[in-house]
Parts: sequence; structure tokens; C-alpha cells
Amino acid sequence: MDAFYASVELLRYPQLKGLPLVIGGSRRRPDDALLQRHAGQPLSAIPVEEFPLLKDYTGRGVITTATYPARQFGIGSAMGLMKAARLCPQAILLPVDFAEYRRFSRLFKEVVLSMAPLMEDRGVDEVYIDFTDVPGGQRQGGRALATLMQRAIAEATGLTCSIGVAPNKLLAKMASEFNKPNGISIVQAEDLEKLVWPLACRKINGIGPKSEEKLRALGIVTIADLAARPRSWLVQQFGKAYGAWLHDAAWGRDDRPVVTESEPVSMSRETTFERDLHAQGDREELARIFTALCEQVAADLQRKGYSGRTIGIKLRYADFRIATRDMTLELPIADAASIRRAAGQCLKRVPLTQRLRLLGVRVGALVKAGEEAASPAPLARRARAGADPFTAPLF
DNA sequence: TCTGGGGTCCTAGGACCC
DNA sequence: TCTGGGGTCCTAGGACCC
Repeated sequence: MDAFYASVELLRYPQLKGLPLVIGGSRRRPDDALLQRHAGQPLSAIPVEEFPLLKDYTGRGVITTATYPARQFGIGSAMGLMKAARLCPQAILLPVDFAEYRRFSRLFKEVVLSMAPLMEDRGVDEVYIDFTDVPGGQRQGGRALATLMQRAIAEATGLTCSIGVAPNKLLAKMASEFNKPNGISIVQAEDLEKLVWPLACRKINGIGPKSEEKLRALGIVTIADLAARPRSWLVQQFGKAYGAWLHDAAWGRDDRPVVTESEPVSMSRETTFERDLHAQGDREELARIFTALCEQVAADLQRKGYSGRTIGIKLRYADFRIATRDMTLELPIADAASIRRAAGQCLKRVPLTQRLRLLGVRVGALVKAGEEAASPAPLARRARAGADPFTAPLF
């Protein structure tokens, strides 16, 4: 979906179309006052001049989405709000409204599923679709179906999307970036050299800033550079798994299936404080936040019907270093008090002398509620370990 | 001048088991 | 006195993605 969060906001506030608009994380809602002032009026009637501006924002947070007019100023996702304010002070700033984005997420996925049932969910604004066997899916190399799908999504949601069509997920993802917004692009295996090799390695989904930098230091900038290196050399430099994957990716090879169902591995809640807090000086405030996070994770688990055996915490210090601690229990839990107890144990094992910026609580090793007995491994091991060596075989 | 929140997967060492 | 070869699980950190 194109500039998804911002585009959803523009459905509510069409008067902001064409203006630089950013959606940014903040616990306070900059448009609260606005909505109160205009209570009872249609949202689309609120004058543009009254919307909160980026330059008036003080506080922490990053941009989650910027509209195309805002991107003209050099603003982009994950940029700090204070830095963005310097680049484009007159941009309008709206807070994230996940409930609303999830609603539109469900809407567009329903449309996709109705046309092509093999869909992999890749988050709120992205999916992979295997339409190999969809009737008419091969017409015009896939363009016919992609066009129908764009129209159906626009009809149902008022939103645009960009679609990449290719023989595998790796190439389809790259293709989807070629023609944004509201574009379709088709990449065939024989287009690799012309369309993919000239691109920067960073365009490959799976090569991030660290790998890009390491590749650059080795004289590898484009995907063509990468493809030219022997597989064995890449394995030497990057390890067995990642090196081989880099080679395959550069040659457009990817045999991952479209996965339509999956179980969650972990659930977590974390929060960045408005100011850095100290374990001693701000003990009570930290304790309140800590307990609230445990309650939120517990509520998430219970709502979705899961419990978990591995309880963990995450700290981010003022200098941005991260520490994590976790512990695995014998039996899965999902209640706030038990999570709070285990997380408290974890907290005792981590240094707390420096100021903290963030605190998080995580529950992993999830099992579906009611299937707790399906994970007896550690218990079984313990039982065997204590068994009488004369009745239990040694080998 | 700073840098969110929610995830997945991988690595590597140590404990423990057979 | 010196000594194996698997395997799984747990823990901490890190890269990466949306």
C-alpha cells in the first residue's frame, strides 16, 4: 500500500491532499484540541490552517510515514521528528492511529483474498500473493490481474497500492518498488541483468545498513557487483548461510513459498519514556510502567488465546545501548501477575546504574491456550535426569 | 539533533543429555 | 591423567523488516 498511514489519514482529511504531511509516533495526540474545537462538524470541513505543524512539536518520536509532497523535502520513514521539523517546519503532523490503519488493512486483504486465496500476510500494509493458479492470472504476464486488483482495492478502500509481479518473492518485492505510487511492474527472469543488477545491494530485501556497509568496504555497491563475486568467496566473507543467500539473491534465485498461515512466536510491549528515567530516582514511576507493560502483554496474550514459557525484559539506556534478559519457566503463563514476577527476576540480573530510555516486556515460546501439555520437553528431561540408573537405560 | 513499536530469524557459548 | 561425538535447550545480542 502506498504511504499507507498517511493515505488513510487523507481519507479523513481530504483537505490535506497535496500538502506535506507526516505521521509520527507520540503518545499525546496533536490533533486532539482540533477535534474538540470542531466537534460535531465533518472532519473534512476543518480548515487547513488549524492543523498542528511539525515545527510546533516537542518531544521524542520518529516519522512512520511521510506523504510524497513531504518526501520532496528529504523527509523519510524512521527519521527523528525534531530533525524532520528542521527540514520541513510547515509540514502537518498527525499522530498514528493504529486502530484505523488495521481496519483498512483488513479491508484491502479481504479484497486480495477474494481474488487470489494464496496470500501471505507481511504486516499491516503488505502481502505476497501466489496467483500461479488463479484463472486469468497469466494474462498479459500478470498485468491483467494486477490491474483488476488495484481497481478493486481502490473501490473498497479509496487507497492506492503498487504491485510487483515476478517468478518469486525476492524479485516481486523489488519489482513493487519500481513504479510507486499506484504502479505495476513485471520482472521476468530474463530481465535480471537489465532491471535488477544496476540497483544498489541495499534494495535487496534482507540487506540492511550493516551488510550494505560491509559490502561497500569490499568494493561491492551494485547487485551486479555482488553477482560477480564467487559464491565460495561470499561464504568466506559472510558465513555459510548468509554468504550463500547473498549469492542466490544477486542471481534472482528464491524458492521460498508463499506462506498463508503461521503461529506467533512472541508477543511484547515496550515504551520509550518522555524523559530518561533512573532506577533509583524514578523508582515508583518505573515500577508503574513496568507493571502496566506486563498487564498489556497479558491482555494481548489472553485476547489472542496464547500463553508462553519464556519471559523477558528489554532495556534501552540513555546512550542507546540495549540489554535483554529472559528466563524460561516450566509451564506457560499468560496472567499479568506471573509475568510481572518473572520479569522482575529478569530485571534483577541487569545493570541499573545508568538512566533508562526504554523498557519492554516480552513473552516467547508461545503455545495456544489449552495446548500447554504439548510442550513437555524440559519436564521430560528433568524426569529422566532424576530417574534411577538401574531402571532407566543409560544409553 | 536525534533515533518508535512490534515482530522474525540467526549466531554462539554453555549446560546437559545419551 | 586425559579424554568423543553427537543432539537439544537456554540465554544474550544483533541484523533486519514493516
